Amino acid sequence: MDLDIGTVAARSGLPPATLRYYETRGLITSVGRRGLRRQYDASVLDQLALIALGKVAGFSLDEIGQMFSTHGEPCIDRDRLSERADALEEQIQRLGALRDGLRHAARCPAPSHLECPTFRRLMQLANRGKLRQAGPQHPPG
Amino acid sequence: MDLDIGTVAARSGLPPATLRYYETRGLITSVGRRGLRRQYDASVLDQLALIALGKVAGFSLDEIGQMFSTHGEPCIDRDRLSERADALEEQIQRLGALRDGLRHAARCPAPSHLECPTFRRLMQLANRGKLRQAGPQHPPG
DNA sequence: GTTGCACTTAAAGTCGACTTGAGGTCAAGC
DNA sequence: GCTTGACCTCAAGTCGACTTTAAGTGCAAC
Repeated sequence: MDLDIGTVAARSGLPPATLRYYETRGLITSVGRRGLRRQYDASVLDQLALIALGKVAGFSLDEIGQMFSTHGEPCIDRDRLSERADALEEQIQRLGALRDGLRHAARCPAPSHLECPTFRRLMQLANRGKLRQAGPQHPPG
Repeated sequence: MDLDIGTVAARSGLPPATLRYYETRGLITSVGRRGLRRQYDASVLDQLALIALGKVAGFSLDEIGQMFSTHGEPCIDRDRLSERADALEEQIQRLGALRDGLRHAARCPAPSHLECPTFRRLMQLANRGKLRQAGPQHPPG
């Protein structure tokens, strides 16, 4: 019961071009062709779901690729997940500080934000890199 | 008491090329030249600090540019800051859920993550887009 | 038997924020 | 007065994850 690429595309929500792209990157594997068309095992849907999760968790496609063992089942390093969770934790802290700073600036009575000490402190943090890597991602598309 | 571009670069930590780039994007303005070299008013350092802050807060350079009034002083829309703070808040929530999911998966006893219900739930959330835009940014350089 | 559509390939284009490279200019130090 | 080094301009290159384009193929329906 293999799935045509069109079916996989429909069920996963990803365009066929993306599936082919993932295949060239080694993230998924097709089990054969029917005519020209790639056929996939149904398990590819799980893999794609996993890829999607990896992406929102901040892994690059290369990193995600490494999480699939040399073939078939995922072999996700638990330490790696922990690391990523820790990184997320730090990021959450930074974002929290940033959010508080922005909230303050938004209701601060100083005529210019530059005259508000809290805002200036925030500016300095940003400049010293203390807040780096904290920015929300502008959605790629 | 204007500053040479080299001085601004040294004090801001940004390479001259970036300062020129910001100038072409309309984010900063030079007050003249000495020989070939751009000279900047000392206030440019404040502006750069503000730009850095804007960036970590997730604004694009274009958005940041719009925050400087047609000339000179910044005119930052307080509503806009609030909006961004709210967006950050949401993002923090998503990241928190993600972090918890990863932590769980990291110590979950299921032989494969695919067999862990919590992990699968997380995968589904990711696929439905509930977690989208949550990823930490891979630092651009 | 031919039309149409979804697929196929390979290569090139996109986005944002820069960085890098080639070729040129200028002020200061020796 | 010549070298050096930091700047100048303009164009092109980089990164990641795709998307788009052009030209071609094959199954299914009419």
